Formats: sequence, C-alpha cells, structure tokens
Amino acid sequence: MTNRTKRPLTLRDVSEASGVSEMTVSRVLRNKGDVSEATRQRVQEAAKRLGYVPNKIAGALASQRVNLVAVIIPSLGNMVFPEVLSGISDVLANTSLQPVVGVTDYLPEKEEKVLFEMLSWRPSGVIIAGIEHTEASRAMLRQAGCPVVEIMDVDGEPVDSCVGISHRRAGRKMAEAIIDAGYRRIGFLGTKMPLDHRARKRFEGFTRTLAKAGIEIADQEFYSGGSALAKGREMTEAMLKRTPDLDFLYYSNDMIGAGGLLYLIEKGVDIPGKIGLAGFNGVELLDGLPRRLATMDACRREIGERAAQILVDRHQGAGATEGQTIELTPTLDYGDTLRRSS
Amino acid sequence: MTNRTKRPLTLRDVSEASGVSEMTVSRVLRNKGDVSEATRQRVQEAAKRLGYVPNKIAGALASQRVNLVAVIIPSLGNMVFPEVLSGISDVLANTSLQPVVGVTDYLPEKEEKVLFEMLSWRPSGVIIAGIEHTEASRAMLRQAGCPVVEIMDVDGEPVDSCVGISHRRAGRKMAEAIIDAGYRRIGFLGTKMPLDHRARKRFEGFTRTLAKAGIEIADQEFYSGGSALAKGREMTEAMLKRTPDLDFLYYSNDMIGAGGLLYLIEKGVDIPGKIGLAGFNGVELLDGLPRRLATMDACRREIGERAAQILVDRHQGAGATEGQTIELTPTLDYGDTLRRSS
DNA sequence: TTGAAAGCGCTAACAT
DNA sequence: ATGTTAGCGCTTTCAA
Repeated sequence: MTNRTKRPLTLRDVSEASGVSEMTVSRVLRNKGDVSEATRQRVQEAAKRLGYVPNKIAGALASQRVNLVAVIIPSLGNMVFPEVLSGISDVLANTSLQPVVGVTDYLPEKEEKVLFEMLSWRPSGVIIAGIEHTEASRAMLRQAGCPVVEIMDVDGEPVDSCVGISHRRAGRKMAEAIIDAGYRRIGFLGTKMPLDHRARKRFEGFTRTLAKAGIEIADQEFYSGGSALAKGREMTEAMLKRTPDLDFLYYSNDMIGAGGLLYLIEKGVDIPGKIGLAGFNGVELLDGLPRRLATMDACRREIGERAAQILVDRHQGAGATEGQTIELTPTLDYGDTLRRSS
Repeated sequence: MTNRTKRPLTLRDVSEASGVSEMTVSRVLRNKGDVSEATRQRVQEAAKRLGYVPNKIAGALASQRVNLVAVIIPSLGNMVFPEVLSGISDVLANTSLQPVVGVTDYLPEKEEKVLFEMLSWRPSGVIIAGIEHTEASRAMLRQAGCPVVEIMDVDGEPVDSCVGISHRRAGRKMAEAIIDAGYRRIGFLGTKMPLDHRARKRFEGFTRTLAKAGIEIADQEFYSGGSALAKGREMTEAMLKRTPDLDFLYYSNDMIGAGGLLYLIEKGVDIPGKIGLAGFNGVELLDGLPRRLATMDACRREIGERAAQILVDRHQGAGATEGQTIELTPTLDYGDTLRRSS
C-alpha cells in the first residue's frame, strides 16, 4: 500500500505497478496528450495506491518550465505586505502559477541574496517591492529572462513593468488637505528607516508642499524598533510636551498614528478641533478604534492583483504589456481626525 | 558584458569564457573540492562578468539534494504566523537551508494541495502548523522521505516530530486563574472557525475546567470576518447588553480582546473590578493600549526556532531527535485586566 | 493511442 | 588540481 523504502517513488514505479510505459504515465499525470480512458484509470489508481508525488525538479529541468513566481518583499510583520500577497495569491490561484515569497528585511544586500537565490530556480516571473535596488540586483532583474514587476512605488525608473502609487504625490495630497483644513503648526512622526524609500518619498512630498505654502515642519521625530502602537503614544506625548502649540500630527504609518490617537483621546484633547491627526495605509485594524484616524489607502490589494495579472498575461504570450507602468491613485480618508476645510 | 540572448546562461558558457572545464567551474561556484587560487579567480571573474546565475533545478536533480524547507501555515494575516516564521528564518539563516512558505487558509483541502505541491519539490524538511490533517495529508507526510515537524499544538498524535503548546492546558490554566480571582459569571467570545483546532481546544480546556468548579459559561458568541478589533467591540457591547451581570470575558484572541477592552474603557467600566478580561497570544500590539490586556503567551517565536533547529540537526545526520515531541509552557500574563486572586 | 530515444544542466564518482 | 563519464527523473520529439 505504501512506500516502505525511503527512496521517493518515481514515474518508473508507477509505470511498473500499472504496466504502462513511463511516457504514458507521465501523460496521464499531466492530463496531456491522448490517453485511453482505460489506461488513464489504471495509471491513476496505481499512482494513488503507491502515494506517488511527481518530482517537479526533474519535470522542470526537462520541460524548461517552472510554474513559480518569485515575490520579494521587505517584511511580513507590518500588515501591508500580507495584503499585497493575498492580492497576488487570489489572481494566481486560477492559473498554474504559484507564488514563492522571499523577505529582505529592508536590507539591499539581503535583497540581492534573496533575488539571486530565487532566480536560480528560474521562476516564470518576479514581483519585487520597491523601485530602488542595488546595481547588481538591477542587472539580475534585467537578465532574469522572465517578466519582472516592481511594485508599491512608481517614483523612479523601473527595470520592466511597474505597479504602484506615487508616494511623493501621496505626501503632497495629505499636505494639501491639512493646509486646506487650516492647520499650520505641523509635526511629523515616523520611522527611522533610511532604507524605507517609500516613507522617505512621502515625507519629501509632504514637506515640499508645506514649504510652497510657506509652512515649515514645526517638530519631527523618528523611532525604530518596539511596538508601533506604544511608540506612537510615547512619541506623541514627548512631542506635545516639547512643542505644545502643534495643531496637527502627521504619522508615517497608521499604527503609530493609532497610538497617538489613543493617547490624545485619553487626555481628552479635542480632535480634530484643537489638533488634527493623520496616518498612512488604511489598515483594517483602525476600524475598531474609538475614532477613525484620517489615512490614505495605499491600494495594497489592488497592487498585488494588477502585478500578478501582468505576469499571467505575459506568461500566456501577451508581450504587449512589457515595460508598462500602472500608477494607482490612493484615496484620502478624512476619518474623524482631519477637518474637511477651514 | 551582459547576456544579450534570452537563453539563460549555463555552466558551459562560464566554462568557455574562462577556459576551464565545466566540472571545475562547478567546484569553484560551490566552494567544493580543491581548486587553485588562480583558476578560482578566473572562473569567478568570468561568472560575474557574464552575470551567471546557477540553475538550482539541474543542481538539485543531479545532487538529489534540495536546500528547501517547506513551511505550511494557515494564514499570514494574524500576526502569529509571521512571528513563527521569523523564528524559523533566524535559525535557518546560519545554515544552507531556506524556508519556503505555503498558506492553507485553514482549509484542509487546500492544505492537501499545498503540501502535495511543496513535496513535489522534494524539500529537505517540512514544518507544518497543526496536528490535525486529512488522512491523505498524513500519508504524504509519512512518506515525504524527509523530517517533518508539526508545530503550535501538541494535543494529538504527531506524524514525526512536534513542537508546540497544549492548547487544552492553556485553556485550563486561564480558567483556573479566573476562578481563583473570584470571577463567576463568565462569557466567551471567539472566532467561528470550526477548523481552528487550537482555538477549539482552548475553549474545551476552558469550559471543562470551569465545569469541574461547577461553573458554566454564562454566555458565548462567535464571529467570522471583518476587523477583529471592531468585532471585539461590537460583540462585547452586544453580549453585555444581553447578559449584563457577566463579571469576566474570555476572548479567543488578543485582537478581539483589545476591541472589547477599548469599548469598556470608553464606557468607564471598572476593570478588573467590575469585570475582568483576558485574551490569548501575547501580541506585541497590546503594548500600546491604555491598559494591558491579560493574555497567555503562545511561545510563537520559540516554536519556530525549535522546529527549525530540529530540521537542522536532522539534516546533519543527528537522527536522535526523530519523532520527539517538545511541549513548551505558555506563561500567563495578568496585565491590568485580571485580578491576582480573590 | 502508445512507446523509444535523447536530452534538460548540473554533480557524484571516478580517473588522471 | 583538474578532467571525464554517467546519470538524476522527467518531458520533448519522433516513430510506430
């Protein structure tokens, strides 16, 4: 009934057990080519009885085809990438393609390593977060011999296809909404991550737009490590102690924003009257908070879906989409913490 | 300088470019066997210049060795598995083994599919969440021909090795603490997930222990979908409206517990005096809440580390650990929402 | 509809 | 220290 030896079963074992040639067994197992119903039955019965699991390594080598899509992201821990992944999975679920995830921890050298490792499995496509890579990584992507989609960010020069939002524009949009609402003494709280280019670009777009309106960031603080919620609370307290006349706090992500929000609610501060708040990302978590934090949706799910769709299309020969860039538009959610206008 | 053809480069290309035999090129690229410094230089230069990326498919087939560890988990969305993964990654980072993640969405059929798919790549080891699997899955695991570690849960019959906690015991422990603290009118709020066996076991251990003390669950409610935080808030409100005399709420996870906590703080309810609360998991998120929810640490990180370590040991021939079960002990954190004793 | 032969790109094992 | 040979387990291609 079962395989007593430790040697994994091969096609040959199924062939012998069913009295059908290896080639025909292969055809049955892949549903390819014409096989008589009788033979098909016998083969399937034998394969099942033995508990045969095909060897994709051999199959891939022989067919020069690998149904894997390399997905390379910075982290699994912050909610944003799992959502992108789920968009990717959903689209690929209806195809023969399978996502394989690699994590870089926001480290360019690790990205290089992971990329090299994944490319050495000759995937059918690559989805990689961000548009900034080392020269070596870019070279690998160019020569991968398969479609490449850079995601999340469109501010830069993609190697091939690209799906994302403009984080500079997102920062700008938020700045405009804040100015329009009449806030003038603005503080910024973010992560101390020189390698998070998207957060950096939002910050740049934000400050630049304020500057054009003659406003300078009144105070700013960056953190690293620890629980984002707790950090948001602490940083907010510290900043308001230092600069009590602030009337708006812009957080680089929703989690620290939520921490700040909880703190201010506790203190009984009038939001958004005395002080306004906004984060970034539109994480579902926020739904349960006492008040809804203003935020901007980064289109994470859709980014995953569109990226996967590009790979699926190109996998099926539609080379038309080669090198295209899709820019999505994040929507601003005023929530309960950002006035509509002054 | 770069590969203009779309055909991926092979060892042979590097061999020709460097004037060294394929075999020696292979040795250089794998740091295996004796190669003179001079040859090594030439080969490495050529490989780098061409942008050669080795073909692991061919390598794996020839060597009958795959440096992949299949990691199969139900979900990426709820924080607990990313932490397990990071434990696994950290341990494997110092080895030649690489984790590859598959997600089952808590669906046994999908688990079967994912498992089959991953085993067809002939991984060097399998780490799979849970101890309940379909008969077909168990058969595959038995015959995988590589070490298998089932994680998270030890209440049952593992196929091979096992690392986790006893969720029944965890439920019992929480019940005991609650009883000791003098609470008597207890409500339970959880996920409507018949397939989340660990939540089910905690619930069983919990109710059974209460029953022994002559206490019955006074009210209970299960949800599915939506934001956990928001659901926790809504369910708490609904339950207290329905059964106002409850003096304790036990949540099947920290996120809904946090939702309930925020709601009750808002209402100005005396916690843990008038009503006590507890969740499960010890998620870092909780650190930023106004008060610390009582919870129980599920040893997620350590589970990942120990499981990976078992695979590493067995990969290096130490068959001694075969079939062992490691039961970790979750620690109870009283936080600010569970009295110490009556 | 089925089978036989020839690789896929690499590495183990054995020369030299 | 380097090269040669023979596969790994499949699939492609061509023949029957």
